[in-house]
Amino acid sequence: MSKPAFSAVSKESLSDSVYRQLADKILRGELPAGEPLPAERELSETLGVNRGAVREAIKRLQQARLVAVRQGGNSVVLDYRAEGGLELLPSLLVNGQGQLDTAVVRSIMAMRSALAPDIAAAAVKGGAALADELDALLAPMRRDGDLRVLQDQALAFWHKLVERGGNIAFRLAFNSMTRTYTQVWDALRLVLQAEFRDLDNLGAIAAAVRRGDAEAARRHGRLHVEIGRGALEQALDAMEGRQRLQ
Amino acid sequence: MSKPAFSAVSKESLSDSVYRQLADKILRGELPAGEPLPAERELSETLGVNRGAVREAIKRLQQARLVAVRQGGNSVVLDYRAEGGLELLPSLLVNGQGQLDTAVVRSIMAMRSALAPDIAAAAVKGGAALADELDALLAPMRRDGDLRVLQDQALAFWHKLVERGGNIAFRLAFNSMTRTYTQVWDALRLVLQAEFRDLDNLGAIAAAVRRGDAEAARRHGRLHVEIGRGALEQALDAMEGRQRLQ
DNA sequence: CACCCTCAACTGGTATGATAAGTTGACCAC
DNA sequence: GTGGTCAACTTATCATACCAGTTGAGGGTG
Repeated sequence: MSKPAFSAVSKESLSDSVYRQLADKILRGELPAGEPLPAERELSETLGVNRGAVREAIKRLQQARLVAVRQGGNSVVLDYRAEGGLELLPSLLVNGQGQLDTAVVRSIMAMRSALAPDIAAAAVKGGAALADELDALLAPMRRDGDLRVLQDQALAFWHKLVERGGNIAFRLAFNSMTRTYTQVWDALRLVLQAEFRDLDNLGAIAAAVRRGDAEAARRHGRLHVEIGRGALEQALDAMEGRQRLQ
Repeated sequence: MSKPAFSAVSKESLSDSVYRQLADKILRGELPAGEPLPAERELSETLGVNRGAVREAIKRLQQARLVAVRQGGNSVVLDYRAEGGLELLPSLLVNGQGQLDTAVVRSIMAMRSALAPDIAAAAVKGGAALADELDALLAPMRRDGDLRVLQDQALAFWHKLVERGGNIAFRLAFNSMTRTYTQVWDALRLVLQAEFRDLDNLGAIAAAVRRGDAEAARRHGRLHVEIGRGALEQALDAMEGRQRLQ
């Protein structure tokens, strides 16, 4: 997760680029709900791409429920707040200029706090086998104080919990949320460091999993993520305070 | 929601049909992760549609993270459990033959239980204005015992809570989940009737919103949805027990 | 005037066929 | 074995049709 030695070279296709541009305009409010989209032929001309590429992009906008399409009439922009699914979250976190939306950050942390306890509780069905694997993940965290390691292992810890919990809704939501905050993975490292260093609650979760104690797992799960939530809340307050002073 | 007098005639486009077929095969495990997809030209020939329709469908599969595409090589199926977002939930609830997956049902109910209390708690910021609107939604429920009315108004009640809570993550997740269980809206009516008739907790939430009492809202939110969860759990146990006897 | 019909000029939906660009695996030279 | 070559794949993009549904302006009709 942190500091990959190499990363895949990005080769964005034309339709990807068109999709990104249009989705950005919609999510930033530049194209408000109800507004008709330019015609496909017009878009393909102004963007200098083939109509097929535009159509592929619009199909994706349709799937994300950002626009409604019907033959004969222009496609129209929908209200993503009312129609969109959780998969939009990553695109909402950082707006076009790369600034992150603090309201979205708070939202994510609130959702994380709501889900984490139940994710931990659901994982107790994994029993001793899961507990062993969780302890194995904790080992390098105890040995090595490197924040990067702590952060990566903590994510792996929760990933395993949600993977073994057998709750597909939790898992899919976890995927969407993970994709959201890995965008700001580096920035989170320092802000959430108190949580990453909280090995006690993670260890307590592993122990609770081992003895099948769902309530203890839930309790320690809540305690653990609330550490990060509090820290982030403080950081955001400070950030917004500074902005107001400017 | 319930019993619309008329509903829009379905006009599925070719690419929609192709997408649905492929997504179904993947979600049902017929095309396991790692398996290469047939070539676009081959698919377009076997399905009897032009290649553009196939490409639009595959772009959507790519967006849903059901497949990975790269120029020059075949597209390959991904593990949706590890990659997919919450927007897949509706497609997972009912498998190809229209049978519903009880594990998915349980997952959804667990997620609902995890989110509902915090949704109620977040809504208290709406204050008296929101409380008035909530009471207005409860009025027809108290007047009219019709289960259909109760069900629709209860959904509207939660919709308003999540809409006013100002938490975009909650809202998008709520959208995904709503789309999931409106698929079995009629079947849920009887199973969850005890919850729909529980106006006491809904009224208590409205009252808590009015006086800004987040903890009370959270508590009554939890109590309310646990009624439905328990009822559904019983129904599923009975159903699965019957299946085992067959 | 109000109503309704017609129709041209839009819109998206589908089809065909060509070319560019990247991947794969067999083959060969060293 | 290592590395290069190349033919036969694949997806990516393009151009150009034509089909099908929507819309709004115009003109009739009562």
